[in-house]
Amino acid sequence: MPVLGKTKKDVLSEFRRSELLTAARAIFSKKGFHDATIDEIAEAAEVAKGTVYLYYKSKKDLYLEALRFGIESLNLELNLKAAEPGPCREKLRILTATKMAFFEDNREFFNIYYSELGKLPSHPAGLDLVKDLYFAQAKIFARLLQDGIRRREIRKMDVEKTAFAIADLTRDVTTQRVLGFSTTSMKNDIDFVVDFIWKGIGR
Amino acid sequence: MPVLGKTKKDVLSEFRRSELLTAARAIFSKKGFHDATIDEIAEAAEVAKGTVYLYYKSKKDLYLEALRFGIESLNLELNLKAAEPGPCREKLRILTATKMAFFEDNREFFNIYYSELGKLPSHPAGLDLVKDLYFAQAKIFARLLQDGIRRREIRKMDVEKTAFAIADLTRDVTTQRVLGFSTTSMKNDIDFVVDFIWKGIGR
Amino acid sequence: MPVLGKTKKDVLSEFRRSELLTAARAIFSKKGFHDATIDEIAEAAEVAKGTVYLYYKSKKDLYLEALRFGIESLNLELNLKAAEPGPCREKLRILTATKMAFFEDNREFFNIYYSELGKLPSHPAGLDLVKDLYFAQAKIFARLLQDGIRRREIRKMDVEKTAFAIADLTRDVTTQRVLGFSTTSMKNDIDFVVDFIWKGIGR
Amino acid sequence: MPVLGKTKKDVLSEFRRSELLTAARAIFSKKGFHDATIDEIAEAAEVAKGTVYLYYKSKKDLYLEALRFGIESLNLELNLKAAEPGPCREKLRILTATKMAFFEDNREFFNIYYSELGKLPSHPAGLDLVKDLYFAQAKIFARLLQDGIRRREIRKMDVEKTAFAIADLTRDVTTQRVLGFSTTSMKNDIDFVVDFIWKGIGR
DNA sequence: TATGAATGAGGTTTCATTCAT
DNA sequence: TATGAATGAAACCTCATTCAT
Repeated sequence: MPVLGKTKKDVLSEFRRSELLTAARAIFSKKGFHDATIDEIAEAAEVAKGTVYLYYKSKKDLYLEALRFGIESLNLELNLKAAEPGPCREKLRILTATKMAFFEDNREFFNIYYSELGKLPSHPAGLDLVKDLYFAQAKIFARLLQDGIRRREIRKMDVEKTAFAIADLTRDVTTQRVLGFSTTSMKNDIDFVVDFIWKGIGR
Repeated sequence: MPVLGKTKKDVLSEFRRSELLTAARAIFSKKGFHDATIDEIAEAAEVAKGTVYLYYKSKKDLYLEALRFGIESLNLELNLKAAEPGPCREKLRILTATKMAFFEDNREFFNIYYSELGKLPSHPAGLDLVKDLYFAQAKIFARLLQDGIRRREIRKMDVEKTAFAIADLTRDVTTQRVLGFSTTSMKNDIDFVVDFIWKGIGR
Repeated sequence: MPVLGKTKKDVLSEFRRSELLTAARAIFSKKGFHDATIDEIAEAAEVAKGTVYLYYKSKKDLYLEALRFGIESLNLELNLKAAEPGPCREKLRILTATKMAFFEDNREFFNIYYSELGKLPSHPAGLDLVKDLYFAQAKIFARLLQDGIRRREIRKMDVEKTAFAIADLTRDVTTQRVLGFSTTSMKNDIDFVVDFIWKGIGR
Repeated sequence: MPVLGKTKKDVLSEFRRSELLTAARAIFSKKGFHDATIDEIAEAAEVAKGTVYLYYKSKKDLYLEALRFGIESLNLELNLKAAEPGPCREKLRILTATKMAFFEDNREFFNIYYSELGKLPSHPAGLDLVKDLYFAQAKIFARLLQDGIRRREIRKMDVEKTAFAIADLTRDVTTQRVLGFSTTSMKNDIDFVVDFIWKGIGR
């Protein structure tokens, strides 16, 4: 009866996990880790409280899973785009656009993501997950820069530091959008960031 | 008895408030809002738990006060430096250096500060405080940019957006320092940021 | 289809019940009633959790059944030995040896058995089962004593009280064995108990 | 203001601990460790739930403390009696009477005490407390026996094993009393036990 | 003003039991 | 009959806040 390696059970299980992840992301993003309750998440996922624990072994586990899922989705998309050929400035623009579009589509996730990054410096061991994925993302930008330098499209610089800076700049613009501060179109915002990164502010 | 507008009582009261704020900042930044306990803070401030409530009406109140106190100190310093004359690039350098030095001296505060900024987009009403102070800081940079453009040291650009971008870039480098990722001197890091802001990455 | 009064179904059913009882005894005696979980027991019996409830209507039911099964086995053995002829002291020795051997072979059961007896005084209604079986065992010893008195091998005494005392003395020695306190052979321990019962401590 | 080394606070604190211990003993003895709830105990002690945790760091802690307190009281009494001079049989009688009277006065404690001893063989590490106090009690009897042997009032025998046996025999009679099985006077029961211990059952 | 004992609401987690397949 | 996913009640413990001293 199992076809294509997936039984009906597998499908249901996957469905539940996905429902839970979605619910968790929504609640966590609205309330933060501590103020979110398992009860709420269960209700949002339309299951009983105990069911949550059939799929995730603790509240923290669920949280980290939601986080990981989001970051990995993002990094995956970025990696795909980064692999395509093209001039450096264009690829930078594409990556930035991808990241911003991702947050536009997953606005709730944006909250969790950057909130967690903000806590990174003070985090107890065990949350290396965030660190790892953050670094993974920086590496994507780092490779782009390396490439650009080799092709002499980009000036020589500290690739690592710059990569982090670029990765983070997305947050600023997105934050402004989320806060309703930036009223222009997204294209405008992207143009601004890429311009800023490329030319700096000097004359 | 009241001399110079300050009675002995006022002095003691101010002393207590300051002790509490210092203790609160230390504990909050080490553990985060939720995992910090009033007990710990009281102990660190060397008063009894009940005393805390004579000066701050709730845990959240104490937290926000500690946050405000820190941001205002920083903004005050930045405003002082920004008021001095000098070429634009030099002033940018000075402001960046000031901010980084401030976080170097108040590393604990760095954690609270950026963690709170990270949560900004999702915050419930009532935390406009953070928003306000964040904007106040951006304004400092914005004025600098405005000035530079008028004096034709800086190219034309969206002043507001750029101000936020610059304000945030400090975080990246500081984060890398705190995470032990950046091993170079602070001067080096400052040079990097200012260079990045000024010249961008293009050739 | 039913042959000899037992259908295939009956056989399977009996087999399941016995498997479950064995598993239950093992788990309950290792962890006690509360810390044992139906999940564990089901796993040990190699059936699914739901199956347990096809044979026993609740955890407590399963527990009591396991207990009853054990005590009845013991009492049955004791009754068999008690029925054989022989001098009183010799029979006392045999019964003691039988009981100790039984616990040596079912060390797990020893834990449940005496733990339950220990709780006897405070037990809520419904656990008369234990009481009944405990009394049944005392009666075996009581008959032995009665007999001994009639045959003038034993002095006159309160038969009932003595029966309980003798029944319980097995626990002491077994406990010492289980705790690794008694290092001598089992024969030695049996000799000790019988001697103690027979002669007392006086000169 | 502190007089005799005890402040008003100390007195209150001691009072609370004692109230809690009494309540705990009552509830634990009625329901056993697992089925007793902190809520009930708090209610019985007429304090709020949280208050319990000001004095005992966990449910288990409270339980063990109640247990320890009881056993130590008993052992203390036994030691006092054991120290007095007198013929061996008489002292044995006194010790037995003391123990039975103690349980008659603290019937609730009897339940906890023997229930815990019953679980001894299977207990996880950490409950050495019970073991230790149990051994301490056996030692009291062991000394008595040793003494009796030296004074030739008692026949030679394995002192250790006998001590445990004697210590446990109290349980049997008390259990019968508690179960309403023994209807005679306590003096009668004591006579029985001492007689049994001294003379055994043989002629 | 200062204290710290007392309070009790609230949340995570476990697990016996049910029930649709 | 057998399964095991789903349920939801129940309990421990924490800790912000209050209040009598």
